[in-house]
This record gives sequence, C-alpha cells and structure tokens, in this order.
Amino acid sequence: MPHAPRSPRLEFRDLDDVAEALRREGGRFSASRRLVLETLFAAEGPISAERIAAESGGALDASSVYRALERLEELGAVRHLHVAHGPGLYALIVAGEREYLACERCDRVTAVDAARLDPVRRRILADFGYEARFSHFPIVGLCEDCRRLEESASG
Amino acid sequence: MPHAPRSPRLEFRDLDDVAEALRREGGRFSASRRLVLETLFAAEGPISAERIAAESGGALDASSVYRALERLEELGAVRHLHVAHGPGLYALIVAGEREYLACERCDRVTAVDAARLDPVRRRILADFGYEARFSHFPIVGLCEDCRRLEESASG
DNA sequence: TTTTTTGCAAAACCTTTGCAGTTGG
DNA sequence: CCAACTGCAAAGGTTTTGCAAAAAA
Repeated sequence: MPHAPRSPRLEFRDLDDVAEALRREGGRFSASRRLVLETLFAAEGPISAERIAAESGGALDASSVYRALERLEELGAVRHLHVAHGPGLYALIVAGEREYLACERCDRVTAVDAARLDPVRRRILADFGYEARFSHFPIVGLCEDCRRLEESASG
Repeated sequence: MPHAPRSPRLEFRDLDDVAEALRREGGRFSASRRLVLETLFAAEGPISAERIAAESGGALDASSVYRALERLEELGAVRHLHVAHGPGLYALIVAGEREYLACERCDRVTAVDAARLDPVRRRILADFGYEARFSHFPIVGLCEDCRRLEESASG
C-alpha cells in the first residue's frame, strides 16, 4: 500500500526545501539522500531504485536507495508506482496529484494531472462502484504509437 | 506480456474439452494438469499458483503448476492477471472476454464482461490516445464497501 | 519407445531486514 | 555525543530454469 505522507503539504521546489523538511522531522540530509534526490530531480520520468543506485556510480547501495526513497515517501516528496512486471518506479511529487498510463508494449509511462482522469473515474464509480486510483497502479494498455503499429501490421 | 493463444478459439466447457485440445497440439493430459484444471473449474475467482499447489495437498509442486498454467495459457484456456503486490492470479477463460477491478484495501477482485468497460475505454482513448486493457492489469482502487468505510470513518 | 512432463533443487529478480560501523547535527 | 543512517550480506516472496527420473501416448 502507498505510504501516506505524515501531513498534507505543498510540493518541494528544490533540494534545500526537502532538506529542511527532513531536518524538521528529526531526519538527516545525508550525502546519500542528496544524491538520490538529485537523480530524481534530473530524471525525465519515474525511475527505478536500481537505476538510481547505478546512476551514482557505485556510491549508493540499492538497499540504501530503497530506504532513502521510503523516507522521502513518508515526507511526501516522492511517490512510486508499479508498471507491469518491472521494478517499482519512483518520482518526485512536483506539481499536484499525478496519475499514470503505461504502455504494455513499449513501457512508456505517461503522467497526467489527476483531474484529467476524473471523467474516467466518474464513469467507473457510476458503473462499478469502484473509486479508481491510477497513481500507484497505472492504466495499462497500448499507447498511441504502439496502437498504430498494431493496426497497420495486423488489422 | 500476456501470452496470446496460438489460435483464436471458443471457450472450453469442461475437462475433456481441454484434454482434447491439449492432445491435438501434441501435449498430454497428465494427472497434474487435470488437477490444476479441476481446481480452476472449482474456484470462485482468480487464484494463485501457490494456492493451486496447496489445494492439491502436496501432490503438485509449485513449479509444475506454473508450467501447467503456462501451457494452458498458450492453449487459450487460462489467463492470469496481476493484482497489487501479490502473486499472479489465474483463471479459466469461461465465457468471453473478462476484465477486472481490484480493491487495494481488501484485495477483492471483481470480474466484468469486457464490453461493460467500453465506455471507460473510449473515454481514455479519446483523451489520452491509449487503448486500455484491464484483463492483465486491473483497474485498482477502492471497492464500494471499502469506500463507504473510508467515508464514514474519516471523511 | 519416444517425447513430454514432473519433482527437486537451485537460481533469478526485486525488495526488505539485521547488524555493526559511520555520519550528521 | 547520540540518534539516524549506511553498506554489506543474508533472507523474503514469487517465478523460472536445469536436469534426471517418471509418465503419457
């Protein structure tokens, strides 16, 4: 289950912002955490813990990355989602609620503002009684490109 | 990625139906496969390989169950889906295309005819260009019961 | 008898955990 | 200095794989 941040908060703008929040809660802004955060700030989209460790050139052990990410998730600075069979993918919470769509052919992950999925959510709620959340487990299917390829290839 | 059945086919009605198809393709209707199938026919909903093995009272090794399920999936008699962090869940393909919704609080899995999700699918296609499939990775959220509990508790 | 299938053990993959040593404040 | 954090190694849960023995056709 996704970790809920301890208290609702606005997004973090930069490293210092996170550092401060970390210290305010009795945590430490260690070199490791700085590295993890820098990698996340630099990333294009959600990335795996393994990749963060690799990006550090051996400076970080995977277990430390997982622990750092866990802490940052509690802080409300990071979230993770699960795509298909691969490892979990982590991302900074940059601007408001995000939800995701993932292509099961090319592994592309598309992030969208949660509000844009409200019509979908309403339909699901009305028809099935479920309140859908696509932030931790994305909508899975074929992205536009892969769908076109499929169509032109086989039907 | 989901295994596509070798050839499009109608559903299987009973064990003999599957047995015949299995033999037609040079396979064997072994005692193990019979057991796996009986368990699936008896199951209420999608179940894990581990559970199938357990249900056999030690007659089946988990690895054999996985191999049997893989074969049955190629045949088009079985499919599997992934729910949250748990093990994969396997189900007979009984009557037409099925897609799923899963509750992330109580782990309930709701199966519905794929056609009932077409409005949702259309909306997603129109808004995001994705052709969504909920057969292998379900819609995740709060089921009706859990949503009510949530509402009466904290909101 | 021939080919497929099985059980067992081992490995792979992602993630968590225990512990002793290190570091941040 | 002391609590928080880290690396390492080991273990956890799920699934896959190699191989020799067993079973189906």
